[in-house]
Amino acid sequence: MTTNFYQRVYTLLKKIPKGKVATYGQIATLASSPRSARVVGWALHILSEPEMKRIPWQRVINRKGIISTTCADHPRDLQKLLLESEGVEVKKKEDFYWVDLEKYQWKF
DNA sequence: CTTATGACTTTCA
DNA sequence: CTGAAAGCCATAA
Repeated sequence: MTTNFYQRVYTLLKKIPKGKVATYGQIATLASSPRSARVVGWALHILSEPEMKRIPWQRVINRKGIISTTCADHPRDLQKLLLESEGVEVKKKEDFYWVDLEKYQWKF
């Protein structure tokens, strides 16, 4: 399948330990494509609702630890709540949410 | 097959 | 140091 990349991404997402977060580049690297961070983001973008319920998409954030979701269907507020419910501290800024990567980034 | 797009990242001015 | 621009990869049309 050519969509093997997406599947690989999803599989990796499910491997992220609870209470940890990962960056797009990190997932892309694990998926054997260190420069495919954007594709990783897209993989999450096309997730159907049932998929989103079983995949920890909320644990994926950008390199700065900021929730960079621009999609109205994927509220930053929801992501914040999901992360907090897992024990991840999400800090609030005026225009965005962010996580302390040094403390919560998934080390592998 | 060529062009366009995106929940990103890195580099250059 | 801060801001802007290009790069990169997979998928859709």
